[in-house]
Amino acid sequence: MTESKLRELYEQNLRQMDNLTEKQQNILKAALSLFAEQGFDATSSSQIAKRAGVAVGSVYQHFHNKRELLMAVLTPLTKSVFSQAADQFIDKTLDKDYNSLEQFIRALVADRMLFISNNREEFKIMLGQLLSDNQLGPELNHAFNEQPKTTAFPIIDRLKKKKLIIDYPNDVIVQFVFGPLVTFFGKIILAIKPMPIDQEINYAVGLIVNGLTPRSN
Amino acid sequence: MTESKLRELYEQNLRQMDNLTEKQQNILKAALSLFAEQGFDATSSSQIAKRAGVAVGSVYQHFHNKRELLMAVLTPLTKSVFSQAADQFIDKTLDKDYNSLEQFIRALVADRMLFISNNREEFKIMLGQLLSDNQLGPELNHAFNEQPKTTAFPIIDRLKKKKLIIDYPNDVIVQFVFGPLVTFFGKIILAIKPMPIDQEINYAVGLIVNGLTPRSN
Amino acid sequence: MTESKLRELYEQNLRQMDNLTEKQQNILKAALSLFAEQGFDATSSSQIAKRAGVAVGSVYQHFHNKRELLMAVLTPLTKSVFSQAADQFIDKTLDKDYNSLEQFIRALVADRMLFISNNREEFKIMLGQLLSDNQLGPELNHAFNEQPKTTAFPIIDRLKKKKLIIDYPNDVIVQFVFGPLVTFFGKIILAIKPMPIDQEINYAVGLIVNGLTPRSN
Amino acid sequence: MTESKLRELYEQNLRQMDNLTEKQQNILKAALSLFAEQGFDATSSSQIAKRAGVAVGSVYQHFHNKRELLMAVLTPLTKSVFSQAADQFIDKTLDKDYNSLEQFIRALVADRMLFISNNREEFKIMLGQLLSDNQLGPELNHAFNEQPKTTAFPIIDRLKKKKLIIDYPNDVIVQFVFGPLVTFFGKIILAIKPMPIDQEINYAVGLIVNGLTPRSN
DNA sequence: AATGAATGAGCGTTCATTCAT
DNA sequence: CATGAATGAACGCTCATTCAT
Repeated sequence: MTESKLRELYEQNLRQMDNLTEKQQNILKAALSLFAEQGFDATSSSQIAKRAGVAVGSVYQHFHNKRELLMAVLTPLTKSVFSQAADQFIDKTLDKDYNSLEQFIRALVADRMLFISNNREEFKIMLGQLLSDNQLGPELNHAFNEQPKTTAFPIIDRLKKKKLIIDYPNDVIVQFVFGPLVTFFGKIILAIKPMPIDQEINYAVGLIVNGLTPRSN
Repeated sequence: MTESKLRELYEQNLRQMDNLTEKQQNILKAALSLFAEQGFDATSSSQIAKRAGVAVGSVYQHFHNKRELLMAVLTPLTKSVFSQAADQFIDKTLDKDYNSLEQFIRALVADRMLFISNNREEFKIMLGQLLSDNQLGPELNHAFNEQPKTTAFPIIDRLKKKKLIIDYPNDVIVQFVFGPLVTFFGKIILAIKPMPIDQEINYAVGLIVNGLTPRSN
Repeated sequence: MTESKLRELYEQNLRQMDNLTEKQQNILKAALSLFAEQGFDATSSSQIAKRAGVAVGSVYQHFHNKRELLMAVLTPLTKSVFSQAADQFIDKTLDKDYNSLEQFIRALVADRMLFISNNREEFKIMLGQLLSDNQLGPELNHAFNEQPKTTAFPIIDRLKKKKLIIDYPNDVIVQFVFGPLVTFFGKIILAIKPMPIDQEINYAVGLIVNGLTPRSN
Repeated sequence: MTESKLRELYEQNLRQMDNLTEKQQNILKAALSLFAEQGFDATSSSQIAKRAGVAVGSVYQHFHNKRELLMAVLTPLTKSVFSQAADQFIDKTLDKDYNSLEQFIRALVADRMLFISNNREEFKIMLGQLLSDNQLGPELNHAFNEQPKTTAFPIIDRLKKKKLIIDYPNDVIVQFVFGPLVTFFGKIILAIKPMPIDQEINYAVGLIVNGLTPRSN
């Protein structure tokens, strides 16, 4: 699946979203929960139909095959990760003139950790696809590479000028900040009961900030 | 699948390993690569047979069903993760009387990052199963919880006594150290070209150590 | 398979019978003839599909596995043998006040011999299953033991009181009457051309009646 | 399979029987019991090998395929039924100058009922084959038709001359005598516990004799 | 003679997808 | 639009049979 295809799909899906009948919405919900519970491959069309309370044929009325249904399920997520979220984030953080590293990290970590927590099912599905779909990886790769350049990098650069952040390459810093987030998600996958999310955030922020703060000597 | 079952499987597989004919070895290799490329469910028996250069029936001669084959593929990994690795690690680190935090972190990060790098295919497969097999999670969970208590926790405690490490809960510290390792694995999954592994290690160690080192004031 | 399961199956099949599409009816017919010709195990799903003129998948649309199809095929028989037949028989014979042994035997033999003749294919299938399915035997055993007690035994008792029948145990008498019926079925299995059925009945009735009639001295 | 083929097989098997190693004998025994328990189709070569305590390949050393093994198992039976038994019977009964019907019937029924009881496993297997193998029926049919003509018919004719037996066609009489025998075998198949064999014989003989004895008036 | 790994056709069954109603 | 019976390719797996050792 090329990027253009994804965008096409996304946009056609977006258009559909508005027209979606109640039955279609139910199909989407049923698919989401089943894909998350059992994986995409292990979920059959008839299972989706049953949980949605419709006939099998109805599943194929709007979503012309199972893969298209998967994309429709994933679309709001990719949208959130790569555009909406970014935009929101720029509004929230770039506009404010962050003077302290902690303010910046806390805002970012809190935002993303809640995002992960709220969209855990979609993330699980997406990760599952990532592992088996060899074309999905490079595409997200691109997004992961490009997005921070326009959002996080400028902030980091400003913090660097003020000597408020350690002088490591920007991508290394971003990657480091992502560590606790990814670990948090890992706990969800492993069904490890996380601490209350506030605590998770506090500990993560404390350690990241300490890690990124330059030593005086 | 209970833990005892897993151990049974592992031991019977180990016994088989020795008796394995060349064709059976090929089947194991073929299964490993195909599971990693496409996922377990998406890989058919006939595909495995074809890549191994054998007949379908031969796949089932020693591995009585596909799941047993999966276990045979994953066995060396689980072994390494949960026993061998732990044992080695205790030898390597506990015996030496680590005086500096960096020595400890570097030893651990280098060891585990190489381990991840060397077993990336098996890890991808295991993660894939984790997402769809609801019984695998809790089992590994247990291992993840218990193992550090006997290996890493004593070292952390000693470092705490010497004020060489920040006074956070032990499990939070362990989780934080795992962050860059998990992120590193994430890059592999996303097919993001990592830096040379030495650099990955150096940056990770630098940031983790800085994050865990107490501030004087 | 417990009796309740059989009854469940029977009732759910009965419900299906009405809903059965023409293709499904063809599947039932094809299965019946193939099971009778070749036995249950030796008949493949694809063979059934081919003879029914449908796709393999259609065989499994209503009958969820081959065994359920077998039961659907046998159901009309078990129904007739163990309920309908019994009921009819009670109506036909118990109500009439049989005064002569011959009347009773002739009614019974004629009825059952026609029944065997009309359902020879189903009987062959059932016998085949009886030989390989160790759970079917005891179940029918029960039915064979219980049914006569409520239908034939009272009549025999009355005939005994009137000294119209030999004073042997009731079950021995029933078993003796069944002899020619079973032999008749044996001829069908061996593809031995039977005589015209009227003759078969006349001879059997003559010999059975003579066998059961008490000698004066 | 033509009759000549059966005879060929039988004779070649007979020759083999003498050369049979202990392992081969075990294979024969294992096959017999398994075929009787589960049916021919449901019994796999490896199952036979396991029960016989040999390797799969050994099963095919003497018996070149499963069907040949079946024949080897069935041969002693067909032999007994159609030649040995007949010969023995002629010796036992024809030579004696039966004056009473009961003597004749008792000898015959006792002999055959014990024969059935002793060879119940082989009979079950043979019946199973009879139901699925459309070529076996006519062959046995022939044997069933021809054998009595040379053994039982002359005796019956002599009894008729002495007015000791009812004047029904010979084949009807034979068929009637077989009734209780077949019913007895039916009980074995249905796993219905029979009475002590002496009782079974006594009741059967009593009823058959009564059935075949002419009434004075 | 005995072994058991290897073979591949064939089995029962599933399921994404289509289409007449 | 919705339905669900029909389709047939594909799957996991079995097993009679072969053959190198």
